[in-house]
Parts: sequence; C-alpha cells; structure tokens
Amino acid sequence: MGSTLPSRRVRSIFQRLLAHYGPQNWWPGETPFEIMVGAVLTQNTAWINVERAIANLNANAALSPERILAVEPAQLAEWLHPSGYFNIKAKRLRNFCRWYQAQGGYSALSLWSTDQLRHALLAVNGIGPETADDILLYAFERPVFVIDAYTRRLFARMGLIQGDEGYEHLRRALERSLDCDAAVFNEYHALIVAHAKNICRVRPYCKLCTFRKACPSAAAIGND
DNA sequence: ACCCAGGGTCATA
DNA sequence: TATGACCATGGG
Repeated sequence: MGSTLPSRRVRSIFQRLLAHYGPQNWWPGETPFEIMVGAVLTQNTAWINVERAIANLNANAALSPERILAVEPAQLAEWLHPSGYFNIKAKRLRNFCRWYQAQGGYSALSLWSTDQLRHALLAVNGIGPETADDILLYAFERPVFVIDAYTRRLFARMGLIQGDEGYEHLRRALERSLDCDAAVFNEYHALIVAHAKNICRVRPYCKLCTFRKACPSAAAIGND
C-alpha cells in the first residue's frame, strides 16, 4: 500500500538538479566511520560546525570508536563543542560506538542485510530514521532514500506530496518511484541539499528553504 | 535581534 | 498518536 509518486516527474527533477549542480560526490568524509560520526553530529546542525568538531577529533587522534570510548565524556563533549548539543551528542556518539564495537565494526556489519542493519541502528539511542539512513546509504552504500526537511519541502512544492507524511511512508514512496540504485539515492539526496544550500545564500528565502518567497533558482529546476 | 541548520528523545495528554 | 520542551553553537 501507500501512495505512489509519479516516477517520470521524480526522475525529471533528479535530472534537472544534476544538470544544474553537477555530481556532489557525497558523503564528505574520508572513511565510513567518519561518515557515521558526521551523520550523528549533523543532527539539526549546520555542516560547517560539524566539520570543526570532526577536525577537533582528528587533531586529537580521536576519530575511532576505541578512542571515543576511551576518553572522558567531558573531554569528548569539549571536542564536539562547535557542533552544538555537545553533551547529548557526546552521549549519542558513545552509544553508537559501543554498539558498533560490540557488533565487530564495519567488516562484520557489512555482512548484515539492510533491514537488519536499519533495525539495529534505530535501536541505538540517539539514532533516528534520518541518521540511520544516512549511515546506511553513505557509509554502507545500501539503497535507501534519505528523507529530510529539504526533501519534504521540495516534493511538497512540486505538488507530489503533502509534506507531513510519516518518514517511512515517504521513504518507501521515493524508493518505489526510482530504480533500486544506491548511487542514484546518494546523488539525489545530495543534490536536494545542494539546492537548498544554494538558495539559502540568496535571501530572502525561497520555499525550498523557508516557504517565504519564490526563489531565483526555481526556474533552474522548474516547478513541473 | 531573529531565524535556522543535512534530528532525536522524552514527558505529557 | 500527537504535540511541546529540550538540547546549544555559529552564520546570515
């Protein structure tokens, strides 16, 4: 069940975004573990601040589950300071690292099915649907479509969705409207974010960012 | 001074 | 199930 999205339009929007912005080469990060850390730290946070926090971890040779679990939580929180919510993020990162290590790390987790991985990730306190899907798609290269606020705004503006549907409902709808291809899901989500960021630099805002005014770049991807 | 960012949890009704 | 409070830095 669940409603169906017009496949042709979903693909058309993707092609126009890709033509306009070019390949985004996501996720920014050297290793799968760094990608996972970034996924947690970027929760409701501007990416630039996440980069500073990750730089702190790197500068202290702490970008590994072992080191993150070894240092004092207060120390970890200090390094995470620039990314905001540093106390709760220190706790979430530790929760994640405990789970990650207990399961045997990346090589062991790579053998899990996508459904098993997703279920297990969601059971970690601090990992919600979007963070789990970021990790699945960008660290494990699994074919899941990440739903974030930008995604809702984009497709709502295009008239394809209402915008307040449940996360799982939208994820399934988007996945069904495209070929099951991790590379496409990867690029699509990255392009949606790139578009939102682009417009955010052009104040006053467009609907893709804050629903206030039509944006100058709207014509770039078209409204239909 | 205000708005918001590549969310998630928990308490409450 | 559905809101609301809370977490907190930094750029526009």
